[in-house]
Amino acid sequence: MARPRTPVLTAARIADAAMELIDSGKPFGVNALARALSVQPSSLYNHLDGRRAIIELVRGRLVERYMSDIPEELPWDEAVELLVRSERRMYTEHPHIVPLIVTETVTDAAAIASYDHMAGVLLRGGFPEEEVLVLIQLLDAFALGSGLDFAAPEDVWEPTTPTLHLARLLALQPSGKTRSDQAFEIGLEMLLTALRARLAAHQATQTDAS
Amino acid sequence: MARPRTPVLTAARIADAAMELIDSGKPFGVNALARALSVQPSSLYNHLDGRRAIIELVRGRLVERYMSDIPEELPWDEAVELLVRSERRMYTEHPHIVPLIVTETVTDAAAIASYDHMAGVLLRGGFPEEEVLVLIQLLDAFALGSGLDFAAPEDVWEPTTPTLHLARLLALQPSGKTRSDQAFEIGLEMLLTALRARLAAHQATQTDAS
DNA sequence: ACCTGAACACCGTTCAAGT
DNA sequence: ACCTGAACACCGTTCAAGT
Repeated sequence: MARPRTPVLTAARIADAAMELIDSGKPFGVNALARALSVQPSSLYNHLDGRRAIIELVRGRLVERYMSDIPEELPWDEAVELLVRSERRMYTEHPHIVPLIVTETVTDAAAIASYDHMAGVLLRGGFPEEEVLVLIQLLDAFALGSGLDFAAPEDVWEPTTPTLHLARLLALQPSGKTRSDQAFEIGLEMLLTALRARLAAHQATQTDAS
Repeated sequence: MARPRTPVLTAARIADAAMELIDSGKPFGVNALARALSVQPSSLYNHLDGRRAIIELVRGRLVERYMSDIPEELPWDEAVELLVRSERRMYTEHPHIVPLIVTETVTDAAAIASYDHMAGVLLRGGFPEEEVLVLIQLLDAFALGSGLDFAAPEDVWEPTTPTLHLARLLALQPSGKTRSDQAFEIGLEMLLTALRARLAAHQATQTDAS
């Protein structure tokens, strides 16, 4: 015991086990993760800087898997659509990651690169510099919210008192995942429409000024 | 000791202390809350059903404070704007509640009533029934995201590797809260534009069909 | 009815000790 | 360098005991 001749753990092995634990839906934690790896919690600290670092590592792995291989030469709006669809797919296929990352600062290199990519797309599209981060955040919040909804579509609202509309609308929905998919399509269409309209307005005022 | 002649706790007293603890920015928890009330953690269970119930109660208090007194007779788009602005103000003035409620199912009666109100507004505006919940969720996610951003505007992205655009765009932003305000205004304008366009499209196809 | 206090099964993190 | 094991200061929840 103590130090093994060949190391038991690596950051990669920890990340794999963390993703497995998260995807299983069981509560994620450093201790639970250590148990899954048949190791003491303290051992993990030789490879990673605690809970937040582990979550950030998992985020990075997912981003690499889902957000790479986006073609470079697309028109801006097609690129935006593809990026948002990829991000949403990432969350729907790994829904339990969502509550873990929404409150964490993004530091992982791959994740930063992905947002950087989106920034490039919007800048090349012609959006003003001051506005790009705002738009990224809007699109990101939409993808995240859509992922949360997909993860627990029945559990967003649970009326216990009589309602004028809400309970009826909830009952009227096609159940669960397919509703969430429809919601995503409607939201995405609206956001893309709004983006195109906004860009057109910018370009009109630019033309006026010249 | 044991049972006091006049009760020390009530749900209202617990809710007040919980809001104070949350607003202070210190980590929220049942034990920490009990300490603030000079009481044993187990005592709280005589009045409330644990951590989630406490959070839900605080949500309800905030919704009552910020989302009531919305005039009934406004045009749908003005009502939507007012509701989203009120919700966002709720989160900016109590930012530490946001991470606590994003992952909780909405059960509080006042909160449900507020979403029900929004449903009524959109239905009277002429949006189709199947779409109303989707739109509410989109607007809600926007208000929540905007609140999260306001709570920690510097901490959303923290690039540690070189970026093509992101680091520059971050540095270029007016700092903190005012940027978050601008972001909110842009996003709200885009969403309202998109809603109006969508409603117009619906009404056009309805006219076609008749 | 409403509080205490002990108990349980957890957390995340630090650090000395061991090889 | 990399693991164990003990320790610390926490969690949320249950339940018997007391008035």
